[in-house]
Amino acid sequence: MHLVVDRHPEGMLLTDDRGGTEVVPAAAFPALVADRERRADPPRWVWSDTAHWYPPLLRAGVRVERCHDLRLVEGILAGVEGRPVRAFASRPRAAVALPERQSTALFDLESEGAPPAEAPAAAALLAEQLAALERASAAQPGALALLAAAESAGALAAAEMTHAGLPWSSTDHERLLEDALGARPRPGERPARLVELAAEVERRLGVRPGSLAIDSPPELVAALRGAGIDVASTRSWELQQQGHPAIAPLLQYKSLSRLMTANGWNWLDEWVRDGRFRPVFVPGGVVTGRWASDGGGALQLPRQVRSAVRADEGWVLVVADAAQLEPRILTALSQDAEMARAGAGVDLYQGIVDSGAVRSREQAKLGMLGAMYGGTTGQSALVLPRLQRVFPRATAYVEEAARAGERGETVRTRLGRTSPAPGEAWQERRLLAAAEGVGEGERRDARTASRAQGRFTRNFVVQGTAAEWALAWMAGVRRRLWSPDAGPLTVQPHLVFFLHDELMVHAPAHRAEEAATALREAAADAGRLLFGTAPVTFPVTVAIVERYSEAK
DNA sequence: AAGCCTAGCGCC
DNA sequence: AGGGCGCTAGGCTT
Repeated sequence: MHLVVDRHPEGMLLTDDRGGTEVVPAAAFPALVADRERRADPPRWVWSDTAHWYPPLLRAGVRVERCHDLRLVEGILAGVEGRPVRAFASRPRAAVALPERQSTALFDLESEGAPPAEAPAAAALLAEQLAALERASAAQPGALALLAAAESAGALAAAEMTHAGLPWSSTDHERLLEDALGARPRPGERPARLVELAAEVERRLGVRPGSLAIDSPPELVAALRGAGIDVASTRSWELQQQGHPAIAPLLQYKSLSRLMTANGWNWLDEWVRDGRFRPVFVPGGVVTGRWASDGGGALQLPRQVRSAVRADEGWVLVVADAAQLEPRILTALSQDAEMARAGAGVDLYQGIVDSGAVRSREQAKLGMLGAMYGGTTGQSALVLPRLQRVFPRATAYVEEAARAGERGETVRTRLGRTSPAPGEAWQERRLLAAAEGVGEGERRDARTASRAQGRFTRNFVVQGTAAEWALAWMAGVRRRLWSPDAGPLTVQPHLVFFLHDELMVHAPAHRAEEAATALREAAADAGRLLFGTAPVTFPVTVAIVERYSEAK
């Protein structure tokens, strides 16, 4: 049963599958949702944008089990059908426009004036989307509908994670900053440790004290070259090649400076309140279907600060990581029986070593990453031929995706998310290069662009399908932890963090095992959901810890 | 002053 | 000549 939610001059307009409508005052909406969620068969709430509608409900203490996010599904369908995203309603000042986020407050209709009733348009769009999901065939019947459901469930989880927040110890964070950098400096000044290191770099470069603009890459390069260090940039990996005594303190300076600017005191002031970091996740924010984040750098949380992620008193963090997710996804996509054998245990890379294809785990990892990213140099390129011999199906699968991209075609993930077609400039360059009398320069440019697109589509099928697996995993964990009558979200075990192939649950200590089981079982379910009975396993490692840094 | 770009580095 | 991101600082343009 779908229940379409939309704005109405007098509050919310609800439309059910039979076209029956009901108008409820905005203030009464949360109670209505709570009531429907407690019934035996709660509806699937249909709305324009989960990120807009759900947070106020959460703040009112109301959770929703299932939804259909029109904006996210529209994005998926537009990709599949190779068309632009449709406007949600063609009226001026439409209450909900796609794909842009609504910034207006849900329960603050008056300040907006009376918005037009949108339910007919929303209900119509739902009907269109359901029909399109039905029509579109992917790897299996219903695959795209599954993706729509998973994407929408992810949006619910994202809102819940922001609502709950990641437990964060400001005290521990401040302590680690002081240990690494010294006392917090006044605005505009550098902490003691950075001052010392910068002075040390100047000494070892033999430049006048206070004359080096160490934070300016161009000036730093000039200074390094002036000291006889032959570098073209100030990238860490390039500096590491050099033997000069100034390099060590410089690298340390860069690392600590990075810590301070990205996750230092200012970050703490801005992002941590009342013991919680509340990242804003953006489901579907990446073309491949991965999530992005908006503010706070949630998906780039450096290892350096993970000890500040700390469970509440009497609670624990249950941290789960899908082991070698992407190569396993490739195994399942390609139905490579030999690689499935290599992945039978918890360590797929070791399994590849045991298959005799390569000599070391490091080679196995580099080789697989190179195969999935399109690496053409170094170690990865060296071991690729051996991987191709032993795992012909897996390696051919990504090769095929790469060739399609080079031809300008689109590719699809397991559930049917479609890669964006290359732009007009790309097509034109390609046609130009094929014409007669074209210079070698143009041909080379076209080849370069063509290969770049191939690397993109090669990676898209794997990264995108891994993102789908992760969504299914997350949805399964959420459903297992779900219990509508056990009180607010944050008194029960609940998801607090997601990082592509990693999930974290904050749980009362006595319910840690329960959460660990949910994480393991949902991973197995996700594999079956995407790939049926294919003999591919998706093991997860689960750690029950007080601090994030203790996992792995 | 504000907006955009790049370099560089963090994460997967 | 290795895929996808976000963020900050510096430095340029408008």
